[in-house]
Amino acid sequence: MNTIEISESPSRQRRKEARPAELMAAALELFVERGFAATKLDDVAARAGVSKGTLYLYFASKEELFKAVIQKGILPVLDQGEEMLSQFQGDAGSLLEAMLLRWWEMVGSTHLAGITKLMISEAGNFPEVALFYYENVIVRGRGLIRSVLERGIASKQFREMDVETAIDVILAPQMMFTIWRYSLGPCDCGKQDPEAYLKTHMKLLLNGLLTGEKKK
Amino acid sequence: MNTIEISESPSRQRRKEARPAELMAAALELFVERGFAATKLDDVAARAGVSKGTLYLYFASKEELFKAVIQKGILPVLDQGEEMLSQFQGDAGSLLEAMLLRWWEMVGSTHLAGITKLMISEAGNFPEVALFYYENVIVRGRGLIRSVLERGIASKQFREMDVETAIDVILAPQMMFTIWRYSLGPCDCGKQDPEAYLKTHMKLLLNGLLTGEKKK
DNA sequence: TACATTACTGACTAGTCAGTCAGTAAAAAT
DNA sequence: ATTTTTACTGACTGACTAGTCAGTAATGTA
Repeated sequence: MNTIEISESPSRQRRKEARPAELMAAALELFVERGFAATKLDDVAARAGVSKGTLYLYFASKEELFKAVIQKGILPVLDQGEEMLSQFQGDAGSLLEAMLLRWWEMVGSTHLAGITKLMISEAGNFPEVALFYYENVIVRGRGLIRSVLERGIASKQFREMDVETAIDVILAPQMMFTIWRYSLGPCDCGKQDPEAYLKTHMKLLLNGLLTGEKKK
Repeated sequence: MNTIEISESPSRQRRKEARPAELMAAALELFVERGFAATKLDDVAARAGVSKGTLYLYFASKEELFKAVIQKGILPVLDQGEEMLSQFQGDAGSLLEAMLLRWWEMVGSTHLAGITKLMISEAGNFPEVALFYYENVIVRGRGLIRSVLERGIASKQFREMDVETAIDVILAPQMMFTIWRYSLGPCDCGKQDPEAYLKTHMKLLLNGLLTGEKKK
């Protein structure tokens, strides 16, 4: 007489597998918004729609949750970038533009963008995670751009240059634009369309990078 | 009871006036290192060589201390920049280079550099301070670069360009370089001389900015 | 029916830290 | 010599929160 069981409980089942991902998404938002120390696990759990106890079923501590957010969030992006590099048919300038646009689609325009700001803010408190991030995101990311620049220099499309510095000059505006959204962005609401901005940025960069005649 | 005190007690007197500055310096270091929430006022006081009670003689709360660190630290720099702009005799390219170098001397190479990272990290938790920073540092700072670019365009030294985007492209590598020192910098010790880096960066930028013949 | 398992809960504890305040000590004023 | 003022101290408190764990409730299994 107790229960007539409903044979399929698909939502329940799906939820169970989704829990850690939901918790990590909630944690990312709050960590980015408030910083690690100022984020309460009660709030993380509440935003994911569970209690704090549940959080501890999936993550051993606040710090483990932090690590998981960083690692699981960003690594797939690098994998995709490296695949793109090996597959792409076309000139180096187009490849550079395609990569930056792809990065915008996958990271810049999503919540993952917050990881950049989060890592910068918290690197001092988590040197071990910072090292992981440095080796698996920064080094690999710079490697991607380096390959593109070297391909362009070899094909004479790009002029000779100090490649390492050029990587910084290319990546810095991208990163600042990303960080901006999660810091002082709310102060200047009047910013234009991000994709238009990226194109203008690319044009300015390329006019400094391209060999001779102006592009476009 | 009317007393006009003309008394000199030099070492004691100097210390008294220096206290708030010492506390702000200690606070800046720790805020930058650990973030606002993770910084303990006992540690700030200890680093300044006083007790926590003394800190509360000069600052009404942790938040007021934070505001003072940001405001008192960075405003003089903007004043100097604006004076430099109005005084400088020379072409726009040299002015731009001189300003970025001056900025490096006064901010980039000092502890003040940490304010950039601090503000980015904590903007979400202090919207009021963020707005102050935006209006008094970001807007004024961008205004400086805008003036230089417009001067250069008017004199035909610089090509026509989207000025607002160009400002970003110029400032972003500077800011990232600054932020880097206080976040992931410790992970890659093998960085070269900062001034050499800034020169290379300038050269890459100018080759994208200058009208025709290459400079230098 | 009885027992086991899975997923989750939320009150509780132990430790931390911003902010307070009664008190000290030494110089300055009277 | 006595009182006032200045500069500072550090033990204390109240609020807050990471992490725990005994318990609930639903479903699965024997």
